[in-house]
Amino acid sequence: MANDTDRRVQKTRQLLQNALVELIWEKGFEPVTIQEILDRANVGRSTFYTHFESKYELLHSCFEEFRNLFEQHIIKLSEGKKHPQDFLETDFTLNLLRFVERNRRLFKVLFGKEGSAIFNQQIHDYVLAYVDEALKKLAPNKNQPSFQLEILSHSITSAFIGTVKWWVDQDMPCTIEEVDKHFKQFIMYGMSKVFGPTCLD
Amino acid sequence: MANDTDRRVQKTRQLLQNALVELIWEKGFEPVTIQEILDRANVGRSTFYTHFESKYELLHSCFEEFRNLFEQHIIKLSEGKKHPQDFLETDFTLNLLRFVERNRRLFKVLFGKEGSAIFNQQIHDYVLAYVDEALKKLAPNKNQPSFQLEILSHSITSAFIGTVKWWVDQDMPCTIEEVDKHFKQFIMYGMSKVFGPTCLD
DNA sequence: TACGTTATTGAACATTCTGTTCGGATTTGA
DNA sequence: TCAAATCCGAACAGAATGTTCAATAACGTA
Repeated sequence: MANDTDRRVQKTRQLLQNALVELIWEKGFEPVTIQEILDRANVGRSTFYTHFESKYELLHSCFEEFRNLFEQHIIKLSEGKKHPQDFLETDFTLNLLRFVERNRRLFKVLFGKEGSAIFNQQIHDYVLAYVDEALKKLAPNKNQPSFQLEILSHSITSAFIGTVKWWVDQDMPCTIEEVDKHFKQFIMYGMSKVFGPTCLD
Repeated sequence: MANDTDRRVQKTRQLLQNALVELIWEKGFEPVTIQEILDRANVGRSTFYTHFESKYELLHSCFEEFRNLFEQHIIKLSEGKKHPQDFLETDFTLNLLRFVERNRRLFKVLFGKEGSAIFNQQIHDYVLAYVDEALKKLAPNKNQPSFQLEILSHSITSAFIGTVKWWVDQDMPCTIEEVDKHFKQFIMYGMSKVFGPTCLD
């Protein structure tokens, strides 16, 4: 009863998460069976069900873990810059790319065709939230119809994730900086159409 | 033995496909059970397994059906225009949007978070193939690094699908023409960077 | 209409995975 | 060393999968 949650509990959860990640790497998410996770992690059946309701919940807990890692990563990289201002000025894309590069194995699995739709949804929501916020700061004027802005944010988000997927899937055929540069080139015009030419270089 | 495949066979396959689509609509793909499909379609267990190996194969057969429908749709809409020349000149995006509008129910299900990753992959590949071909026609010059072109095609493809997803998910908050117009605006600059300013209006 | 071919049916079965329960073993901190 | 929390794993019921096979139904043809 030392900590909020016992260290033992944390360790067990870790074992299960790691086992799941390994198994997803080997055969994709859906085919993975709870029994396999148990065997791999050396964790008892009933223990699993005290912590998680299903393998889906276990997967979600991995995302949590992952999101925390990413945010720590971001904090570490951008310490000093307290208030990142918009999508283009900050290193959001670069940082995400660096994070993906570090965890390339996992991303390759989760992004791939055997990967889970849940993961894609999570990543999409996460990036979209960021893009949305960045665009809102850039667009105080409300001349455009609201859906124009929505099309823009969804296009940018999807284009970015699509690019990252391609990059991971092709085993990173170019540098992070090149991906970043070409992607930003690509989205510039769309932004200038909405925000005026001031955001073009 | 009248036709290549018996009419009975076709009918049975149809029944199963329709049942699956209904069930996906009601609860998403993964939770659907083969027994449910059987009950819904009034088809015997062994009959199912003579036609399909699993529910995944049945799903794939639906895509086939779907692809054919779409291609007939395209042909019908663009008859007369024999050789569509590039992504912007043809009505590819408009036609796809019209097709999605007609089949909005199904698309909403298959695109959604309960939708199948397989479907997303299929659509992505299909659109990517089109975009790739269109871009190659536009880019006979090889000055750019090849990955620049790849980033462009993947960005355009993902952005388009992302936009369509948003549009379907929001129950089509604007017209097809508006989606088309704003999306094309968005991708213009990226294309001009690669192909020169000639493709800007 | 009757016949032979082909497709479908559904019951029965072995197998696998799921999710729950519970008594006993193990770890932890005090 | 003790008590509380945690974990273990066997045992179980239930559900879904995938196969087999003998009986039935549908179809085209003569």
